[in-house]
Amino acid sequence: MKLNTKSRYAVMALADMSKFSRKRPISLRDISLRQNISLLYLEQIFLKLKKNNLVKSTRGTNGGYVLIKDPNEIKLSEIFLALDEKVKTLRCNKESKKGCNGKSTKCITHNLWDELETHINTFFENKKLSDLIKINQNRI
Amino acid sequence: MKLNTKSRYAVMALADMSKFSRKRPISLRDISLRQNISLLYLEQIFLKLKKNNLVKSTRGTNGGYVLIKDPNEIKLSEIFLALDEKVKTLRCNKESKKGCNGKSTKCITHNLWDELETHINTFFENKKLSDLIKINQNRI
DNA sequence: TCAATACTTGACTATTTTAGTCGGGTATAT
DNA sequence: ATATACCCGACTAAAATAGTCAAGTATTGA
Repeated sequence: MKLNTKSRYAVMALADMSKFSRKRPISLRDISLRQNISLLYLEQIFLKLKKNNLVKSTRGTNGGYVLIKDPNEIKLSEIFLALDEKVKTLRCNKESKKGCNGKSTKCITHNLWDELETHINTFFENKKLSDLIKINQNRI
Repeated sequence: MKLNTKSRYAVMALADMSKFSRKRPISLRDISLRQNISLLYLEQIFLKLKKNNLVKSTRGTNGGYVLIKDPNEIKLSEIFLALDEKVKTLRCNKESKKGCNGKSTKCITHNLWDELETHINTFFENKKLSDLIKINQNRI
C-alpha cells in the first residue's frame, strides 16, 4: 500500500500555507521552493484544491492562493477527496451487488478489507490540518 | 492507496485453507477453483508463503499445502511480510538521516505519515487469520 | 502602457508497477 | 509409467504514476 505523491504534496503544501499564512496570498513559487516540490506539479494539484473549495486564488503580481477555511476546520479526508485519492482494499466494486469473486455471495475476505478501509478512512476523518502544525513548530 | 492483489489473494487463499483444512494437503487447484484465482498466480504466491514458513508442501498426487501454524497464531502482518507488501506513506527513506525534502530536517508532514503507517500496521498486527473465519461461516 | 508575475488548462510522456503468463522443470502416489 | 502437483526464473501487456510542456489569461506595478 502506497500513498501517492499528489495527495502527499497536497497536504504538504496546505500545511505550508497554514504555517506561512500572513493574510496575503501565497504563491506556488514560494511553496515550491520551501517544500521542494515541482512548481508545474503544484499547479496541477492546486487546480483541484480550488475546484473543491479548499483554496481561492488571485492572479497577477503578488497573487497566489489563500485557504478558504481555518486549518482546524480542514480534515485530511477533504484534501484526499479533492484529489480523488481513495482507499481501495476490495477487489469488487463496493456498490455492486455481485461478489468480489464473481459469485453471488461476497468473498471470504470481504468484511476484513472493508474493515481495513474504514480503519484508514477514520484516520483521515479525525486528522485536521492544524494538527500537524502544532507538533511541527520547529520544522519547515 | 490500494492494496495489491498478491497480498489480497494470499490472505484469501490462506483463509480458504483454514476453512477447508481436513488434515490432508490442499491443492492450489482446489483453492483456485473455490476462490476464483489464477492457478499460475497462486503458485507464485505460495512459493513466497513457503519460503517464509507459513505453509509446507507435499508434491505429487494428492499433494498440496498445509498451514504450519494454527489460524489463530497467524497474524496478517506475517502474511504481508512474506509477500514484501509494505505500507509506504513517507517520501523519504525511513532509515535515512536525510530529510524527506532533501533538506537536513524532516519535512512538515513527516510525523503525520509516520503515524498513518503505524495506524495501518497496527491493524495488520492485531488481525489473525482465525478472525476472518469466525465471522464468515456462511461464506465460501 | 507594458513587462513581469502568477494562475489556468489540456495534452502529452517516460518510467515504474502491477498482475499476471509461459516454459520447462522435479518429486511422488497409484 | 503416467498423471498429478509443486518448483522456479524469465517474461510481458496494460495500467498507474509522476511528472513536463505548450499555450494561454488576468493583474499589478513601474
